[in-house]
Amino acid sequence: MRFEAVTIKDIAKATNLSASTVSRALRDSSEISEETKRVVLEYAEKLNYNPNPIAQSLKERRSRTIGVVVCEIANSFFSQTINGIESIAGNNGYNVIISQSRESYEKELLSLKYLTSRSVDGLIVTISTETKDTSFLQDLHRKGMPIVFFDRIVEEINTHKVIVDNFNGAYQATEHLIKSGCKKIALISNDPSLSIAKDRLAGYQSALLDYGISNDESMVRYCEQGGMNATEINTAMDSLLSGKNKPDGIFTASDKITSHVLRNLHEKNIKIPEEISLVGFSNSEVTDLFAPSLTVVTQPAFEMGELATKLLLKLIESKRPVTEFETTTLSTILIVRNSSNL
Amino acid sequence: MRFEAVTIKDIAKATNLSASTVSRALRDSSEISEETKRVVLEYAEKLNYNPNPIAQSLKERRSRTIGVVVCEIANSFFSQTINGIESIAGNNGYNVIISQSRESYEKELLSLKYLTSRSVDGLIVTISTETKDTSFLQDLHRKGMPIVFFDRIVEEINTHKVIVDNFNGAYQATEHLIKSGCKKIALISNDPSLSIAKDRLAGYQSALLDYGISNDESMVRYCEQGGMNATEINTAMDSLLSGKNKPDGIFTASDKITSHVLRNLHEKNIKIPEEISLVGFSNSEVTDLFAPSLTVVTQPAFEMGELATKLLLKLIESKRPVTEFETTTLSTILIVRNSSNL
DNA sequence: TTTTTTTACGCAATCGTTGCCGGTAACGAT
DNA sequence: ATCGTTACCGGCAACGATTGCGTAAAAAAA
Repeated sequence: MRFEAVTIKDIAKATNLSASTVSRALRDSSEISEETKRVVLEYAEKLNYNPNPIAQSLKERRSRTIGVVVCEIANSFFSQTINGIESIAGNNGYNVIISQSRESYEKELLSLKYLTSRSVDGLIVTISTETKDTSFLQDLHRKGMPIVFFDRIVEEINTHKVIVDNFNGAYQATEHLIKSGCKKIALISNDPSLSIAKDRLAGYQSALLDYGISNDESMVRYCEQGGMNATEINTAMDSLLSGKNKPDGIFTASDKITSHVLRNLHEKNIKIPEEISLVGFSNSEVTDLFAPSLTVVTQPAFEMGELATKLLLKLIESKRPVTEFETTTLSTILIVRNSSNL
Repeated sequence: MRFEAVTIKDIAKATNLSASTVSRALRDSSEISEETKRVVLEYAEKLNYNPNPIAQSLKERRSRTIGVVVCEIANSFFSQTINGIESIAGNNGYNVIISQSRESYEKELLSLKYLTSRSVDGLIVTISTETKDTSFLQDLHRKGMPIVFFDRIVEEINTHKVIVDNFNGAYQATEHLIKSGCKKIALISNDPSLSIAKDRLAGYQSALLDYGISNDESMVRYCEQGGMNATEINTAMDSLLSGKNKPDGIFTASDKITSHVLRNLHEKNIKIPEEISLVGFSNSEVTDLFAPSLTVVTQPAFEMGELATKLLLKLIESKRPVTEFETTTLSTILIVRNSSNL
């Protein structure tokens, strides 16, 4: 079954005009008499005419569509970002196609190929945990595809980027744990190849240093799959808690990791924050309901989406190739609750 | 800046063949010699040729794109459904465009107009709380647009539908509250015009009836905005708890409502389940971490998305107009945790 | 050798829209 | 009467891919 739409030719036939005249009348060209415009618009209204965007895209060589590649829609941080992206895109007559990598390099590559073959005008991307090879993105960028990165950026590609101050976010979280009395603070993070993981590690280490706590490598765990499966995190937790240097505070560097760690602590019947304090990055809207309510580092996800889209549209609509790029850094917010407050 | 892609003409020029021959060679037509095919494919590979889907869409009068309208991506139930939709669509070479109504009729209408003007081949829709007038959808359906509804269906439109057994889900939840010892069970639900709200109300009432508990209208509250703002729910809770007939159990009929109600109970320092038991519909993946861990009614969201998409593709790819439609009903799952287990 | 068939390709039209060029009628200016 | 201007509109081509039809050359059949 097919859905047949009204075309410009239908109006042309109905009004005894040529297609070009109808087209111009609809676009309110000055070359068309008011009377003709009136007639055309009347018919267009009556037949419920809508210009075929596919034909327009072909003609104008642009699709008014932007592609978004995130790791997982079901993650609050990303869904909030997408809300921001859609709001700006929608206001500017742009369409959004969302794609998820589910933290797989292969799926990410497929998504990117799909989106570019669908003739998107530009891309907003955050890379997967698995992604080590960014040559495909580099190729796209070199060929002139407008790209804006957010969250997990690709350092070697010079384009607009939107991130939060991950260093400071991690610093504040760690500092808060220290000030709450923790002496042995563990970090559970994403794969260290990710930009955000590096920055958060650095912030964590810097806070320890500033407060005279020795930087013990054995207190750090990396989750290569970004916490997509619980096993990985449970293994990390087991090894962390079985050592002689059992932590009294844990800083988790992502949404998924945070909730898995909390679950693991529950299973082990470890009291929070009495035995172990917990602070984590999370944009979930229900962390205040957790047992105990979670101290979190939150990112302004919606704003990040808005900003990334504005930057992308600037790239897309620029007449000449852009060579000056900016990296915008927003602030994280530390919300102190009961998982850390002794 | 524009991203220039390789076209069939580029290959034609490079190989000294005509565009038609190249096209046929790429589609492995029997009218083309093996030798020519080899040469063409070689060039296509070398130039990294990808057919322009926009041109194909124009020619074939189909976009291989399906439109999805949900209330809110950030809602776990919907994001899980979308995952199901994308998985089936992707496997069949279809693209997915996601749109959110944010529970607003106006935004829903805009989304629908946008999607149809973007020439989607079909729609997967769950309507907003606000939607009373479905004439636009009815028009689309009458004109031959393939539509599949899920979750919040439109009864008066005869097409494929995918839902859960909301009656039974609500019945089981209410029954569970009764068996946990609750005598005065309140229901906080969405706008009663929604199909799901009606069914859940009926299930709730039926359970009360079966267990000889009187059906007190004053124990039911409807949230017209679907819990998009907390105020609405807090008002409902205030009025519910200030009455002389204070409930000892609450059944909440949606994700958003469930978490808002829990938050409200916390604010009021009401002990759960000692003072009030709580059971709610929710597909959040972290309700086990809540304080207390939540007893929930969960929907097989991913499967619903898969199923809806399969049905939609059947509609789209059917040669003749389809007149026989099915409504598939999946089962909900009751997960008993500490918010109800005395 | 002549006729027929087959092979392998090109031409042109098409999808819906729009930019460009060109044409015609009306009207005033010369 | 002739020319130039203006207002208004139509025809053609093009965006990229696909396809029916036509046809030259090669192969097969006569």
